[in-house]
Amino acid sequence: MVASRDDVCDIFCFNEEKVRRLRQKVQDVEGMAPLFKALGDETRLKIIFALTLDELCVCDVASIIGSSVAAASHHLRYLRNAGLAKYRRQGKMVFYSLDNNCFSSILEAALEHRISKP
Amino acid sequence: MVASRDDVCDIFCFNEEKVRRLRQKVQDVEGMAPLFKALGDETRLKIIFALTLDELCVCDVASIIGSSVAAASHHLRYLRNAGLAKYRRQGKMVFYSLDNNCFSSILEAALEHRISKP
DNA sequence: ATAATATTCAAGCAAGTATTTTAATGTCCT
DNA sequence: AGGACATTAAAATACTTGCTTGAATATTAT
Repeated sequence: MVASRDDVCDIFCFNEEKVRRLRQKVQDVEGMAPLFKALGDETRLKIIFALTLDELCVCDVASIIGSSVAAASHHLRYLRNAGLAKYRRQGKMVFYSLDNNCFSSILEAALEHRISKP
Repeated sequence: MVASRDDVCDIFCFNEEKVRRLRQKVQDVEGMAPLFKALGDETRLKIIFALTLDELCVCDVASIIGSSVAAASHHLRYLRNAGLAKYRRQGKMVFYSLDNNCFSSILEAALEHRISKP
């Protein structure tokens, strides 16, 4: 069971006004975690980044990230199930593309703040 | 062992030019996954979002996300170790704030594309 | 000192996840 | 039809992670 706000730090530990306001505000990001979780794996991050630039078949993806085809397929299905990617069949091959245009701007924002890293 | 590009799809499966170009380009996002992984958990996402708005003590955070204090501390240490948050001690309390200004713009970008969700 | 409070640490559990291997689809070509 | 090829599915393994519990640390007040 989770310790509730009434059991711990009863009196003056937290700033009541601040907490009340933020507890409300924080709901704005509810349900957004899966999107970031998709980006939170190095392999998948690369796949997504590549897909923001071009439509790709499974084999392309495997080749780009240097993984097995099965692993690439696995990740692509993950993205598909999460509603983040869509696919289109053309003959033997299946082409994937992103189903959510937010990735471009998110990655752009992240890349801009990257200057100070190394 | 990973199937290399020479073992699978030897000939015409993938688009060689495309793959070569993207394999290069994809390195731009190398090392960025931990940042998104931090955002990839609902609880931590809320904590980070709250911290973009205000400096908070551990107890505040626990109260905002409705978790135990230990869990909040756990997540805050995680962020600290990842170089994403910093802290300052004031008496008995420890105040956390973000050490990386990219979160505001990333979350802003994500929130903008949120209209089409439900 | 001692007590009280805020935070942290360490061990451990339960659930989730990335990857490999092997087998199964589905599609094109002859 | 049958073979070749691109992709997917399923099972197995190894690893990661979020959280809880209970003890430990650090600071303040008495």
